[in-house]
Amino acid sequence: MQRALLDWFAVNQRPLPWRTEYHPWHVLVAEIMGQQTQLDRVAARLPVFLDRFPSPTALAAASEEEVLKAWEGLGYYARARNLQAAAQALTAQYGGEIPQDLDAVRALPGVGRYTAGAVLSQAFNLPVPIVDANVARLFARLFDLDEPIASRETQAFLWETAAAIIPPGHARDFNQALMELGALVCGKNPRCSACPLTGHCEAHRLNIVEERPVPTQAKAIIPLEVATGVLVHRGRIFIQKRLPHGAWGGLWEFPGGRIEPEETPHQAVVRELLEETGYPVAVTDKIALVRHGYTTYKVALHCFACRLEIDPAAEDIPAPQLTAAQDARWVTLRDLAHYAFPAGHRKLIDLMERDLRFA
DNA sequence: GACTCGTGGCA
DNA sequence: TTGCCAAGAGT
Repeated sequence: MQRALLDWFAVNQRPLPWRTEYHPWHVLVAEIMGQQTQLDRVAARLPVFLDRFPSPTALAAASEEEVLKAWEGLGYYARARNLQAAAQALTAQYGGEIPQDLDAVRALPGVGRYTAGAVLSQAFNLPVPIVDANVARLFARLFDLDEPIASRETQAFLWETAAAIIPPGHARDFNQALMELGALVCGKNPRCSACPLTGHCEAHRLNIVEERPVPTQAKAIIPLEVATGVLVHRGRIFIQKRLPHGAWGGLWEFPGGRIEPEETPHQAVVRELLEETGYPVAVTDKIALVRHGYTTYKVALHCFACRLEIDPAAEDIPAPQLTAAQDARWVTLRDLAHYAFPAGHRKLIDLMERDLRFA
C-alpha cells in the first residue's frame, strides 16, 4: 500500500511553489497559510507573500500593519499575527532558521501538532506524523472507522496509525501523498475508480464508502442583518482599526453593527456610528446591499453613506470617541487600497470605486 | 469537549 | 441560491 501510494504521488502531485526546494521557511509559511484553506489558494498567494517576506528575519522586522495587508482576504487573521510572532522567536532564538526539533517547532505560536509534523517532515524529511482533514477522511474509509472523526478514540487511532505507517526515509513524500490523495481522489465525493488504494480499502470492499467518514451534526448557518456607514467629510472617509484580538483583529473597517429587532437599517447605522465613534451623523445615501458568507453566519450588509451632523463652519473635525476600535483615520478613497479590510468591507470598497457618487 | 476564528470554490 | 468545508490552533 505504501509503495502504491508513493508511486501514485510521484506521478499525480500538483506542482506547488514550495515543492521544488522544500525550503524550511517556505514550507512553514505554506503550512500556516494552508490551515483551513485549500492549497490552490495558497499556491496563488504564497509567492507574493514570500517575495515581500523572504525570511523569518524579514517578517520579524515588518510592521503588523503590512503583514495584515499581505494576509488580506485569506481569513483567520490570528494566523498572520502568530506567524510574525513565530518569525520573531525564530530570529531571536534560532538565528532566523527553522530548528530541526519537534518540541521547538511545536512551541512556535500558531503551530500545533499538525503543522509541526508537516514542517518537519516536508522541510527535513523527518519521520513525524501528520493528520489533517484529508488524512482523517482517507483513513476513515481505508480502515472503515465507524465513529465520528472528532471522537477521542478515533483521533488517537488516526495519529497512531499516521506515525506507524510512514515508510522509513520517505516521510516527506508519504505524508504529502496521504493528503494529496485525500484532496484529489478521496475527497467529499470520492473517485474510487482513480484511486490506487481501492484494493486496500475496507470501506470500498464493504461498498460503504459513501457512509465514511461518519458525519457529525452540522450547525445551522444564522442569517444576520448588519448596517455599516461610510462617513464622508470634506472628501475624506472615516475608517477605524479593530481591537488587537478577536475577529478581524487589527484590520480596518467602517463602523457599524447588528440591526436590532424593530430597527430599520437606517436607524441602526446612525445608532452604531454614535456608539462606536461618538459622532452624530445623518444618512445621505444607501450605497449597496453586500452579501457575505461566513462559517456560521451569512451577513446582509446594508451600506450607507453618512455625513457629520456638526457645525459646517467648524474648522476642525472633533476627535472620535472610539469604543470598538484602537485607532481611527480620515483617508481618501484611493488611500483605502493601503489598508487591510475584512472581505465584506473590501467588497463595499470595490463598489464605491466604481460608483460615480464617490469618484 | 465546545467554541471561535474567514474566505471562496463547488456541488 | 444554499449548504458544505478546506494541509487547524487557541482558549
